[in-house]
Amino acid sequence: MKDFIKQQEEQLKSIITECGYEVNEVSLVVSSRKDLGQYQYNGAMSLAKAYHKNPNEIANEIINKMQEYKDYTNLNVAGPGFINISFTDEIITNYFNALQENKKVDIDIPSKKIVIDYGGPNVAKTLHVGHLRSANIGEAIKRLAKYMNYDVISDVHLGDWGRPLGLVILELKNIHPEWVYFDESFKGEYPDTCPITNEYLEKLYPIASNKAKEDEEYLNEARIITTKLQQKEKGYYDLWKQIVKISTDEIKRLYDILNISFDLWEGESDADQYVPEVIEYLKSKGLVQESNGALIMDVSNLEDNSPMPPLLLVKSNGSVSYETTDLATIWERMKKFNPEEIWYVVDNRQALHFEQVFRAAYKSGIVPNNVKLEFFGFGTMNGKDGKPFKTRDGGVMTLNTLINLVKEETLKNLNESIKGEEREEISTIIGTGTLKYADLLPYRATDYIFDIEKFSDLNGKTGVYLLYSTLRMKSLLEKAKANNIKIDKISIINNDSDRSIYLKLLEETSVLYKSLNNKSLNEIAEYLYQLTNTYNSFYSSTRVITEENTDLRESWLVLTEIVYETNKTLLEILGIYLPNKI
RNA sequence: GCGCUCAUAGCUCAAUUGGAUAGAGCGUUAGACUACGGAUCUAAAGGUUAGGGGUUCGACUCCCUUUGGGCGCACCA
Repeated sequence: MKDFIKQQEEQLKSIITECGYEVNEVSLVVSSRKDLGQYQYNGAMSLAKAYHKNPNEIANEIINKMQEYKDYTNLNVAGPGFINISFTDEIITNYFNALQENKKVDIDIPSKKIVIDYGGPNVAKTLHVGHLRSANIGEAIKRLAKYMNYDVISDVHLGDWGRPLGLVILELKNIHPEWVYFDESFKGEYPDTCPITNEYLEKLYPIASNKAKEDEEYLNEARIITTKLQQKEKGYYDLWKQIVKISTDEIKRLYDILNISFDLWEGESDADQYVPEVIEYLKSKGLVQESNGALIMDVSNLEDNSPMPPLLLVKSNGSVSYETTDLATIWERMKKFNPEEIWYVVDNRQALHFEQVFRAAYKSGIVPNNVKLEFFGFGTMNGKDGKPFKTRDGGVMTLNTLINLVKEETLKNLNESIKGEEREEISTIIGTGTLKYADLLPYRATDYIFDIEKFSDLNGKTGVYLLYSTLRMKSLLEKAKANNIKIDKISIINNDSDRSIYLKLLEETSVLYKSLNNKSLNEIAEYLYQLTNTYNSFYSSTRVITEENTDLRESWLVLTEIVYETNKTLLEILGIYLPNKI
C-alpha cells in the first residue's frame, strides 16, 4: 500500500492546485517545532516568490482549503509562512491497521540494474580493519537497494592479480626452490592441493614486502614474477590458483561471521582476459600514447583547474596497472550485465584513481553517457589518537583480532545463564552487531574514532542496546500470545507516549529513501535508535499485559508488534543479526 | 607546490541538502522504579557552528578569505 506521508503529500498537492498554484512536488517534513505541529510544509515561501504574493496569505489560503478535510487537527500558519499540520488519531490508526494487513509499503521508484563493487580484499594478505568499512557499508547499501526493489549484483572484486602475489610466490620460490611449480622442465600434473596453509601464507607477505623495500634486486625479481604470472606462465599460474583458493576460503569465513555475502567472487584476474581487447580498443580510438616506456592515456579536461595525471595502462616493464584492470572490469561488466549503474564502495583515498578510470571509460565510449559510474567513498576508522586504528604494540590490526576484541567486551556483560557453545555463538552475534552498528552510525565519508568501551556500552546509542530492546519487545509479544491475548487491531491512541511512536513509525519510508539517495546508512542507524528509544520510553511508563482496558491493551500490543517488525527489517537491511537471546 | 576534504557542547557524532529555538549518545549533576527482560526510564546544565567578510526574507549548509588538521598527486594495489 501507499506510504502515509506520500498519500498526504499527494492530497496536499491537489489542495494547492485547487487554490490556483502550480507545484511540481509537495514535500511534508517532520516539524522542527513540535509544539506547533507534527509536520510542516515550507512551500508557501517559494510559491510567494513565484507568484509575487505574500507567503502568509498563500499559506492561509492553503489551510483554509485543508480545513474541508477531516484528516487534520491543529492547522496553523507561523513565521513567514510555515504551515503546521497535525493528523487526527483516527487517520493514523486506520493507516496502521491497513498496513498490518498489507505488510509492506509500496516502493514507488523505478527499479534499476546495478552492479555494486565492495569488499576488495587482497589475496595472500590478511584482512585488516581497513577492510571492515568497505564490506560493512557496501553490504548494507546492497541490502537497502535490494529492499527498494533494485536489481543488484554484488561483486567482491578480489585483489588477486598484482605485485603482492608476485612477492609471495618469489618468497616461496626462495624457500622451496625444489617445488615442481618452479621446475621449468616439469611436464606432469601439478598437485591439486595447496602446499602451504593460509596461516603460513599470511605470514609470508609482510616478510616479502619488507625485503622488497630494502632490496632492489628482490623487488625486480618480484616484478618479473608478477609479469610472468600475468602472462599465465605454467607453474607460477598453477601455484597462484592454489594460493587464491586457500586465501579465499579464509576471506569467506570472516565475511560469513560478519553476515556479508557476494553474488560474484570475481577478481582482478578475471578481468585480465579482457585487457588486450581493451587496449586494442583504446588504441583504435587513438587514445593511447607511449611515455617513458609505458602506455598511458590522457584523461585531462579543458575545465580542469589542476593538472590531471594520465592514466597508466601498461607499465614500462610490461605488467598491467590496476587502472587497466579496473577498466577491463568495467568492460566485462558492461558486456555481461549491461547495468544502468555501477557503484563503488571504496576508501576515500581512491577518489582520484576512480576519477581517472571513470573518465577513461566515458571518454573511450566503453561506458555510454547514460550509464552512471559512481564512487561512494568512505572515511577511515581511527584509534583514540586520531590515527589509523592499530594494535596495542602499533602493528596492523587484523579483522579477526578486531572481531575477537569486540566479542570479549561483549562477554563481560553477557548474561551468566547463557553457557557453553551458545555463549560463544551469541557473543559473536552481539559483538559483530555492535561493531557493525558503530561503523554505520557516522556518515559514510567521515573518519571516526573506534572506541570499544563506548561502542559496547549497554546504555547508549549502540548495537547491544538495540538488540536487547528488540528482544524485549519480542518477549513481551510472546508473553501475550502465551496468555492468549488477541493482537489484531489498533483502536485507541492513549496519549503522547504511544502517539509519538506512531509518528516516529511514519518517518520510516522517508528515511529509507533518503538513505538510498545518499548511499549512507547513518540515517537508518539513527532512526533505528530513535524508534527504539521512543518505544522504550513508552515501555517504562506503561504496564501492557496487565492493562484492564482490553482495547487499549490490544492496541499497545499491535503497536509493539509493528515496532518489533520494523526493527527486524531495519537490522536486516543493516546486515545485523538478531540473536535469540541476550 | 597543486588539488581534494574536514573543523559543530568536555568527548564521540548528527542536522531532512537554504528553513522557525543547531540535535543525539557518553560524561557531569539531580531524580524515578520489588521491574511485561533494570543491559531501564525522566530531567537539568553545557554552543559566537575555527576567525573574518559576502549572497537573501532566512546560512552549520552556498561564494571569497585567513588559520589549523587529514588525505591524494602515473610504473604499490
